[in-house]
Amino acid sequence: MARPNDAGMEKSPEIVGFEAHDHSACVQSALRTADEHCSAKGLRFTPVRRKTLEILLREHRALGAYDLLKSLHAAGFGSQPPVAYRAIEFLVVNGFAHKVEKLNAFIACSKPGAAHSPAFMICRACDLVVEGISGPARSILGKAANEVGFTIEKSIIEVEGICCSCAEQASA
Amino acid sequence: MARPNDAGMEKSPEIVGFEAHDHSACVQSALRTADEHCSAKGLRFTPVRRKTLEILLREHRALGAYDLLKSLHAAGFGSQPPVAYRAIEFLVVNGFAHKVEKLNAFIACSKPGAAHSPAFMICRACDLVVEGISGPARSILGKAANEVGFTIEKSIIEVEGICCSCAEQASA
DNA sequence: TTAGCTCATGTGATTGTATAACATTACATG
DNA sequence: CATGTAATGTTATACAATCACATGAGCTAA
Repeated sequence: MARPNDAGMEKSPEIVGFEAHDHSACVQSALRTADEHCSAKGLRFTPVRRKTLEILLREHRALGAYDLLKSLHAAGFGSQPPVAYRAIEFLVVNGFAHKVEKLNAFIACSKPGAAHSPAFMICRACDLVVEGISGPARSILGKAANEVGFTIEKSIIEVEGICCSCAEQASA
Repeated sequence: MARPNDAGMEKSPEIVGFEAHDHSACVQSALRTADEHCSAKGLRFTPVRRKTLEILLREHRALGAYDLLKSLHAAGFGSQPPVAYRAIEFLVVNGFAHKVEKLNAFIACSKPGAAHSPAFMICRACDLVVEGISGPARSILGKAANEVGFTIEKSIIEVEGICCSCAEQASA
């Protein structure tokens, strides 16, 4: 698997979205946001959950549950799958992370707090995943579904292709 | 898992789409269509592949690879995962079946032949999956992707919710 | 016909993903 | 402190997917 960002990097700039960007600060700010959000809603933002979100934010790419588990174990938590899956579930249910179905992997939400259903763009060359908005596409789908009596509760919209950086490299 | 249709049923009507429908005939016709399509394109529609499509058509729901494998083995084919996965790959690549990412499962294409990227509606109550069209939603996504320099090659559009039959039952 | 090629099928083994089931601990409340 | 609930931990297992390699079927060209 391509790994554009290696684990443990804290130096900027890193690749984020499809542009260069300094993000060691935004990891911290996202964690603070989550802290606030949880205490406001009476959710327990426990150490495993916090660490899990921190890993996802730092890596800034889609991570498999077992990658996550390895990092968690290295950080002193349990070593068995449920450790990772439970933390992931908490983050997904509460909107701090999403599952990318195509990759069976998880990624930190880029707009936490705001209730939304995401749309992902997945670059097949560098495996980078960028979260966009699904609103317009979703309303079209909703209309079509309505016509056959189907009520949409959740949408999964993921597109696979090639990002601009990889396209440039290929043509260079 | 809800199993609206049990394996081996040949009597009509069965539940298909979200309406009642007689479909023992349409299994046969779909198989004939596949036969023709394959001989026209020089593809080898071998016994495993044909049986796999037949099972998917008969069941008319999304089947996991191991469910499929079990049926194939019962029908006299091999017992190891690659038996199922290879047949599935043939069907997916050639447009006779699709993968439903949300379910890690496979379903017969309802419009074989026509090149298309599907959109699925998945009922969370009865697990029925219905294939719709993704064209309009896709063009919107394509436009949005273009703006960030992303080129879409494949789209995955799946919505989860509740179908009309299940909604009626719930309110009854 | 046969030698050689390609593709399809078969197998065992392995890796990755996800959940079930159950024991234990931490924590807020009465 | 007792009690109920939520969180964490463990083992075990089910399900999903792929690797590597042997065999066989069918085609093509000498």
